[in-house]
Amino acid sequence: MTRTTLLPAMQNAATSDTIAQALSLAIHEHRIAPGTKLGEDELAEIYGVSRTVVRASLQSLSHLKLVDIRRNKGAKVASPSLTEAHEVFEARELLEPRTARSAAKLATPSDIALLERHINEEHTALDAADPGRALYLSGLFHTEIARIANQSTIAGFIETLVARSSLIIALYWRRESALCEKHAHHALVRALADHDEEQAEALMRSHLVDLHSALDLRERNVRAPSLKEALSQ
Amino acid sequence: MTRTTLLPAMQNAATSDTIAQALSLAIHEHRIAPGTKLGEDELAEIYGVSRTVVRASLQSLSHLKLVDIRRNKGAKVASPSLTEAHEVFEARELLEPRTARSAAKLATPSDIALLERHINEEHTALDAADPGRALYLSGLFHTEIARIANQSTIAGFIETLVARSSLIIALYWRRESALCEKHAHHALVRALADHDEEQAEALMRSHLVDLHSALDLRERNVRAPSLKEALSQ
DNA sequence: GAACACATAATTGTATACAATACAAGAAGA
DNA sequence: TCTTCTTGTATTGTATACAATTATGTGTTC
Repeated sequence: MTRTTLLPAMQNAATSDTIAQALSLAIHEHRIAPGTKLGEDELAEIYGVSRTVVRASLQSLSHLKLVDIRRNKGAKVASPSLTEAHEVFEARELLEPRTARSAAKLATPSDIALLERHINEEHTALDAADPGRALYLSGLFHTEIARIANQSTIAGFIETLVARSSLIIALYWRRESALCEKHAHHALVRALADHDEEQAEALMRSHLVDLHSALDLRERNVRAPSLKEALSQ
Repeated sequence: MTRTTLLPAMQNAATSDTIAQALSLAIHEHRIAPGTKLGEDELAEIYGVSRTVVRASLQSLSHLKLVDIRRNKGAKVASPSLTEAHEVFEARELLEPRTARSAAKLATPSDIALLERHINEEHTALDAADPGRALYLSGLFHTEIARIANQSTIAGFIETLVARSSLIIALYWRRESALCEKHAHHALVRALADHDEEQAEALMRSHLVDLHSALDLRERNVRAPSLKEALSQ
């Protein structure tokens, strides 16, 4: 149950995939903020590999829209615009309710147990004052449901949407407590366990609408990181 | 209206993006079959660049699931399984009808004109006995509708699904004539022009169901390329 | 002090060299 | 003849070197 404290903590072989995963996790957990520059040399030294490998990782993350690469300018952690933020949540509202319905049809007892374990871990993270990790686990809950639905193509889409949601939350989150999710996730698990497809779909839809409306997506209320950074792009 | 005859026909600078685009087009148009090996040296020579650039292109295409990269084994044009084929069309049936509805709300006269031009080009390609190009244009029709709907996130998903559909069609297509599409696309354009959202959504849905059922997705009816190739993987 | 030009440093883009792995063919043995 | 091992070749994985571009800092001018 121990977890990596700093970015890497790679003990031995760092491949392109493991680096991408480590960075993705760090972004998920808000240990790296949107807009942060990701220099190739810097990362290469951290992970003890050459720029070649780092570049592959960054390109991979840029395809997931977690990282923004611009020619001759390097890579930054993406900072989604208001438009993108709306789009991501609208896409989730289109995909996830239907997926939750399928998951309700297919969920096995062991699936349910896994989901409950996720909720518990999320709880522990919140108690440990680790909101970043809680957020990551909360996202994992959604991707796990997509996996249960046994539609790996759609699950892949949802995975990227959840990842991008993490960036959006970092930029536009309004409410102070993330606890509002707890009940929603619990209720969803119950619906899945009962194979109540209708209920699962409805709960997922309202949960997402709730999340969407918990964002401060009014024009220009974006928290500007710094003047210099705002103008550099 | 001239088009590139062979794979590359790059006149000058070949960047990672242009190579990926050229390969993508070639796959779309069925000039490269699923399962074809894409050697790095080979492509590097064709496009007059180093393997570095080629690798970036291939990785990019592998994220779109057009190319299958396996560690130390290299890249091949993907050949989607039956399961994947079903998933792709199910995802399209989930995403595209709703998107067509949005497009019906937003379509401008110039959008309609563009779509009609696409249909005409598709027609010309069919007359010119170029079914590959017709298929590509047919896909472009769908991605164009997604673009009109002004939801670039979902449009991106649809784009990848359309691309993968091209591979699926190459493997599992049953009907002889692709002409069945002509009427469906025409009717859709009319619905979009009339801003008839209900009709657009319904037409898109039935069009996709039609496409899906036009595939021979019965177990094990896959056309095996060759024994050697079948065993090599 | 502000704006510009230029030189220098830092960073990314691309090519190449070398290492590691997989594939194929042939030799040795039963 | 078949199996298994060995060896050679081809291909991919990674590191490094160099080229191209961007960023930075300094001095100059107004």
